[in-house]
Amino acid sequence: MSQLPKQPAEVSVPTSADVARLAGVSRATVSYVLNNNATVRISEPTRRRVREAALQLGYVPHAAARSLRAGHSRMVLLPSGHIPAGPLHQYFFEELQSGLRRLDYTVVQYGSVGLTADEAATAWAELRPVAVVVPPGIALTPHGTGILTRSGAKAVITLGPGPVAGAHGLVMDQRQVGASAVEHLLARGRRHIGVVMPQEPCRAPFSEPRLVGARGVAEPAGARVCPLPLRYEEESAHRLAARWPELGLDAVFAYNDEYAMLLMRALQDAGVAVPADTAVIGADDSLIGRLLRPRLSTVRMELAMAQPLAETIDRMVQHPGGPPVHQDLLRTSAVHRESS
Amino acid sequence: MSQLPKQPAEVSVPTSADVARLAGVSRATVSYVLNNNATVRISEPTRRRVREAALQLGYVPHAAARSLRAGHSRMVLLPSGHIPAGPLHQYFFEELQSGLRRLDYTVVQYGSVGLTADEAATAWAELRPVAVVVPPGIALTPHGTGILTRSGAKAVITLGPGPVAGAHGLVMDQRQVGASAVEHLLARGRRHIGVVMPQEPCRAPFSEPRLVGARGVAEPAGARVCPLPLRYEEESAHRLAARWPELGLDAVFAYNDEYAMLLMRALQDAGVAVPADTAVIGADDSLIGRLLRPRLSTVRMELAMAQPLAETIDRMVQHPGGPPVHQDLLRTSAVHRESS
DNA sequence: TTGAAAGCGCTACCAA
DNA sequence: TTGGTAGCGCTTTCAA
Repeated sequence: MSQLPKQPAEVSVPTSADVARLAGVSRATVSYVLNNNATVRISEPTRRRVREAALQLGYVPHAAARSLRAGHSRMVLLPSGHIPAGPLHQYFFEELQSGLRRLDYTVVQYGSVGLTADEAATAWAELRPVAVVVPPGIALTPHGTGILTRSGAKAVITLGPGPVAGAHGLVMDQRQVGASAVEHLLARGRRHIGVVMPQEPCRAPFSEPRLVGARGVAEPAGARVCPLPLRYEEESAHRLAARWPELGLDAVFAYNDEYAMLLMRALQDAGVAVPADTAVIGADDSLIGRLLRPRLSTVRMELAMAQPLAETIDRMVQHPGGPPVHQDLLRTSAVHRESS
Repeated sequence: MSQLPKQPAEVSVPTSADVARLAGVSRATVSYVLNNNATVRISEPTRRRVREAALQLGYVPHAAARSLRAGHSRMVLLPSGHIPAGPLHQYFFEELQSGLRRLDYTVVQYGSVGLTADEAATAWAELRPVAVVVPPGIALTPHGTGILTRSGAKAVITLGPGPVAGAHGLVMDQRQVGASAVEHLLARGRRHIGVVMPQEPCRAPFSEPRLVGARGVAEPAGARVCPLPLRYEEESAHRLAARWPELGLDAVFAYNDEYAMLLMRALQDAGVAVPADTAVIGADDSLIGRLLRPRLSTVRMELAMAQPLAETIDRMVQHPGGPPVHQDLLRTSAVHRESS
């Protein structure tokens, strides 16, 4: 059977065996040198030959082979969903990533939109991460937690809004945001409080608990809470503003500063005076709120971490036996400006 | 030597061998069944036994072992940096991810801040991705491209702003944004044009080429371009606005709508009339621009993809030999509202 | 100081 | 229709 030569253009990726061959040593020696293994002494000339051979071939170790052999990886998986809400999250995740990298973990984000909770958990588990940090907006079930744990994850951490059985909960309880907003409005003498509910589905994991928090404060005080569906579009805002007189509200918590800007513009266009007729409060303490006229009252959010989360995760990975940690990272406070 | 039993709590992760044992078949059969291998016929009762065993043990295949054996992965690596600029990018990456997943690729984002271009390329190469898509703001050098290609990546794609030797370039040429903005301002009779340069470092990959584009249009027309450093803070904007009279500008391209909002507020507070004294144009065509008064003129951006990028990548992966693709995905157009 | 070899989990070839 | 088995790239123990 005459066989044509296999594709000659097919470049073969150099392995540690190629490095060993070029340096004239064994694969073991290559591994010792490139990993700076301290338990074994390799002569300086050999070290240099190995390093030069690796450089010359453009050798890059194969992470999968390494972790297969080691029996574990140092990968921390960060499922990612839709737009993470606000600069707070952006900052939080950058801190987390750089902290973990300093501790020599490999941080990988895995886009998980369009998967059910258990499909996603299985997909994550296939990568055999040593830890999984699930942000708000990504579903994690107790069953999914089980899948991950059984596949070797030493720490499964949910960032909220609520706890999940089997997982550590470093939650960001969004109910606080609604509670702080409504407390502020009550303190300013308002009693008929609208709560904007964004209709974009990716907002639901935040907006629902915020509404719950708002109710939890308003009802004991005898105030009324009215959910107000709103899409992030001018037309939706104008329709809501047109209904304003019949709603009989004297205040509104607008989900965040951007929705607040949208609604406030529509209210002003409809002749509703802010804050005289209706007080408005947003959330996020973003710059745009300070640029509005009247300046926007808002709920400021901060993350309290006794110690950087990266180190907490590292500890969980090293001592997997411990009891589930449950802690609320979020601290909220209302900031009074001119719109309330 | 009396040896205490190894940690009994140490749960062992089930492998295909465990599934085989429980189902009373060989590992080969397990592989055939779970991968729905069509080249081999397995009886229905056997299939069921295997599946039940897998379910009962909570078996999840080990992706690293699989791709090690296969000699290649289906991982597409998406390096991620700081905040991707604007909703356009958000949308773009979500489309890309879901498109790739439909084609059965695993999309993984790898946070690459704080690494040099070549360190990053090496870190990516260790994961042996089949393709790498480098967004704007992440550095990719020809050398880095070589590292990736030699470690088996079938397609290395940069999204701009400029081409990189060895990589495919599906660029988003930011110069167009500046050019469209300035063309618009010139058409409205302005000749002394400020260009806001955000001082946040993560903006530089966008702002620099935008300035270049602005210059490229202004200079042939005999107009003056003046770069205006600005931090995204009220105080920085007020200082810039205070210098406004001495700058002698009759128009400003404000980088994007958010910086435009910041600057426009500061100008108005300083008594500069918009657009009478100074025209302002932003970019991104975001909702906040339409909510401002005067309504903000802006540069709208769209991504032209002859066919979804995911399919282009799939083709590159399947036919790696092809010549480098070079294409500008960005389409820009000025939108005139009231601020210019 | 260095080398030989086993084995991590998986798939695909060949034999039964 | 099913099983045995080699081997992907790497690290690490043991032996020389």
